[in-house]
Amino acid sequence: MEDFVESMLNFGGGGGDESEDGEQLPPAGETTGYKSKNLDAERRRRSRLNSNILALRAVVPNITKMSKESTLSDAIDHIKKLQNEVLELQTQLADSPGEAREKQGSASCSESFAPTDSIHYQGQVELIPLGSCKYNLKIFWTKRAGLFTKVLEALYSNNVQVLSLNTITFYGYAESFFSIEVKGEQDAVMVELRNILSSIVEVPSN
Amino acid sequence: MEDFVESMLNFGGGGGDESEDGEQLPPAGETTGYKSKNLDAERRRRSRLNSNILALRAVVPNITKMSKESTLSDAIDHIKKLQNEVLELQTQLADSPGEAREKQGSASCSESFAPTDSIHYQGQVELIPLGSCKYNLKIFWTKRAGLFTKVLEALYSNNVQVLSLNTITFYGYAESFFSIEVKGEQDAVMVELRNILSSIVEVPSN
DNA sequence: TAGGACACGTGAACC
DNA sequence: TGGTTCACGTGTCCT
Repeated sequence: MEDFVESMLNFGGGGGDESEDGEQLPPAGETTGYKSKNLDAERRRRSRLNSNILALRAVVPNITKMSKESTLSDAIDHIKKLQNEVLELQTQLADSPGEAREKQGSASCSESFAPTDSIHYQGQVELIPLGSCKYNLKIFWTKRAGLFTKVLEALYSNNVQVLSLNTITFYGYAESFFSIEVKGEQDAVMVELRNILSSIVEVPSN
Repeated sequence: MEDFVESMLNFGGGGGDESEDGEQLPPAGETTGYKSKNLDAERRRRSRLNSNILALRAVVPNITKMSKESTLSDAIDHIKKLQNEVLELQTQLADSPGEAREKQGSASCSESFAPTDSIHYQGQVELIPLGSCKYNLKIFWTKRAGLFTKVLEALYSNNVQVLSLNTITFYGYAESFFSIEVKGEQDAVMVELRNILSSIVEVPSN
């Protein structure tokens, strides 16, 4: 839209750009000051930098605003999203219950501190951190009326977003695989959540 | 090495910064030129932009040079690499129909909508009364973030008990089979519920 | 009228 | 010694 101006940065002369518009600098006076050492170099630098921002804007799918700042922000978000996606796909691809932790392709876990907790496995509830705010939650239970509702209510009351859910039921048993996302701080919440889910799912006192 | 300067981005004086040096602008002359309308705004803009570049540099793993231009270039390359990687992993995950599908059982699908804008199926809702207070509810949708949560919230707000639930997800689609139970009068509630679910599940405007 | 976004030219610092 | 990168203040265009 507006960047038609940017392409006109060699204003005035056609191809040969500068160096013809009176290069003689007045030595003594400072009134008509034509001075610069690196004027043209700086122009080219700016041009290159803008080209890069333009290219960055081209490679990021969802651009919110046509401004440099938001372009950079969107690019950052997009990179984070892609990194998480790669991580998720990798764990998904190599998810044999024996060993799945040592997979490390190329995505650097730049700032995903802490998610390398441990695999919590306590009976029927398994909670596997995937990095960022995502977890895989696996629950095995014996089917009882209203139990699934309780599980979901526990998730909601802890601000858990259910991204996807697969459940298989057979006879009186059910196993559910949640892919969940938790906003906000997670460490304490997830431990609490795991305990709640365990207490719900465990066979009561009958 | 050189970025010691960049850490000084809290510009100027301590809290109150400038604005005390004669704000009145000389209308005609230009001799004693301390003038600027948006000096501070421009400072903040530059600061924000630099912060974004810094953040971008933090999120990209392999930085070749500590310069704005190369930071942007590296970010672009990294995004392209990540996108290819995601694409490769996705096809890799989908291309193994014999092996990885079977042993996996039911791992969740990453809800990465958008990478391959395929045909969007219209979501559909099917509600089959089973007698007494029980129904079979079948929902087919194209996966979107937070959508499953909305479906469940709609069920709860209508006093629907979820007896069992089976879901299969494939690529960007999901189909869920609910076995539900509704206390109280059902005629009006179920029609209403079906409409709500349809509006949730249907592909929005685009 | 105020305000945001941008390109510009320039001095300075670093190889 | 140029070459290169950067921050700065300003004028201008566009809301």
